Amino acid sequence: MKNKELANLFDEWADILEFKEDNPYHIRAYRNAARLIRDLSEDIEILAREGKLLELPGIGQKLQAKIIEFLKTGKIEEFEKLKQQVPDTIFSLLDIPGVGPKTVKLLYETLGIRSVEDLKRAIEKGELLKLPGFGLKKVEKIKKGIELLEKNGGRILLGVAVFIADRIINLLKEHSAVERISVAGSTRRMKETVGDIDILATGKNLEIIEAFVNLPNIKEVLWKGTKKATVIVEEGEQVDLRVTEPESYGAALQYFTGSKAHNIHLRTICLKQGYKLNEYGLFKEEEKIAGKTEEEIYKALGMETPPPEIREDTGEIEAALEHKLPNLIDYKDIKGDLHIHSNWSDGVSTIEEIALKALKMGYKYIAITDHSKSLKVANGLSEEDVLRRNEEIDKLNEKFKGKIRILKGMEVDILPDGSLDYDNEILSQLDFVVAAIHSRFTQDNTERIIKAMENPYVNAIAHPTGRLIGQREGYPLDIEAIMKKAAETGTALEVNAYYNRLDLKDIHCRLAVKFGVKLVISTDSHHVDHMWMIKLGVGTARRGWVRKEDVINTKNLKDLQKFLKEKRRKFGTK
DNA sequence: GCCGTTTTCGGCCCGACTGTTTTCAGTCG
Repeated sequence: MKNKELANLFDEWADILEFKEDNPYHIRAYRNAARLIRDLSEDIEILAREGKLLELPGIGQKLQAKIIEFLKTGKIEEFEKLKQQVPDTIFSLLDIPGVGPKTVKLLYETLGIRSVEDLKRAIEKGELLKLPGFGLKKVEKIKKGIELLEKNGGRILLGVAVFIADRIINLLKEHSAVERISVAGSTRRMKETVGDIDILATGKNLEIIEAFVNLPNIKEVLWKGTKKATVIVEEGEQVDLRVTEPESYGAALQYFTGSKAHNIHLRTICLKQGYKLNEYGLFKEEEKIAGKTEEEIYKALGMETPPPEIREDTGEIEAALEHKLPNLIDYKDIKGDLHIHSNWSDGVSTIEEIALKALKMGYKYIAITDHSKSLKVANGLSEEDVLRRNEEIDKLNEKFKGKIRILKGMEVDILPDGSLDYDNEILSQLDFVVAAIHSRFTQDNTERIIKAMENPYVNAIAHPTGRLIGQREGYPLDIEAIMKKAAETGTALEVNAYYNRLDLKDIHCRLAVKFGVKLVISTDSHHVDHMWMIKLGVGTARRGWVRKEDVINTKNLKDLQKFLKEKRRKFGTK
């Protein structure tokens, strides 16, 4: 799948055009194409082969030709030439918050700055201050921007952002000055990484801001005004709080939730209908039509309200206009977590502690899925261990009877040849088997996973692509072949909700729905304190337009067991 | 470079904030 590579190329193309001060609408066309291709759930190569490129919104004759050239030759001649006109390290400067293309151009042409390192040296020498439009504050801002960039590459993992946002909101919610408060931005959309954390509130402005900057866990206050404050929390991440008038709260929430692409598209709809939309409300002429809630605004436009997680301009606006939005899986629909490690393998918590936590979360069942014997580093269980552990589960099930059901599960390694780490005799004594790859991350693992899915006892594939966000690309995989096999064999694919995995990711979830594949959303918890992450998995699934009926752990226990047995029956085993 | 219920040419979302200016440019979301 070359989607990502091509998307990056078009983004770089846009960067270069921006630097050259080319026509801004050309630049936008490349940016749009990059975003479109990056968010595509289908393989661009397949779309090209089927002649469907022109059907993509924003792809015309010229971009089509460029895409085809890239897919054929691995490069685009015009782009190669363009690249030579600009020093290639220069675009790393654009990643610095507060530095845009105009600044990059100025820095390069006056001081010959080509990289972040160059810029740091120039700041040290005080050279920036001599430039037109540069003062002490601006230089200081750029300096801070560089620090921020070097700390985290500019992106925060969703799990970290949600954790921080929840902590802040839960504290502020209790404050008497706060009327309403919500997370906004890409955190609300549950994007797998976010730039900074945005929180929106309404109530008594000054009191809210004062309460915010004085919260515990705040390391530094960067900015404090009457409508907005920016802080750095102890984790080192930046959090923005905005306070708005109650009559504009919905409009502001809509506006600051984005995505940018969704908002741009939405405003063109507004224009067509004779409205104007901004963060204060929806207006006809000068008259305000809506703004208190998001629903009010979308309703006035004749639309359903798209859930935040799908506001990416990938079809949700059209669907909302036609009142055909899918009924997405809800955070409350999950009835159990089917991938949890206990202290029998490499987990920290006991099975009983896990069951108690699950009860507290309102679950009806859980599966304890310890590692299998080959995974020695994770204290994988021998066959005898499995049986002894199962006895403990039996006892606990007696104890928790009528409250929660503990399923005997295992996360079984898929060996290099695609066979499983236990024979079927052991597997048949388990209620839930999730198979996983933990070795050979560089080879193409399609065949290995397909072979595992052909085993009648394998109910699900854990973290199917093997990626770790920001650390490791997934192994090469023919994802569509995996989807087809999963649908055919009745094997679920996992949406692993652990915060640095989110695997399957959003666009793969959407593909799974298309292929009729069943999903299972699980946390891969190694401690009871990880189990909250289920909401990251549900958010990821929602981003992939997943409905309740697509996910097996929304079923009640009986129906889940029926589903699990169905595969064994299909293959003629007990 | 794309696109079409006003258009195959001439549009293309919108406003705030900051820092540096004294009327505005650049960046951001």
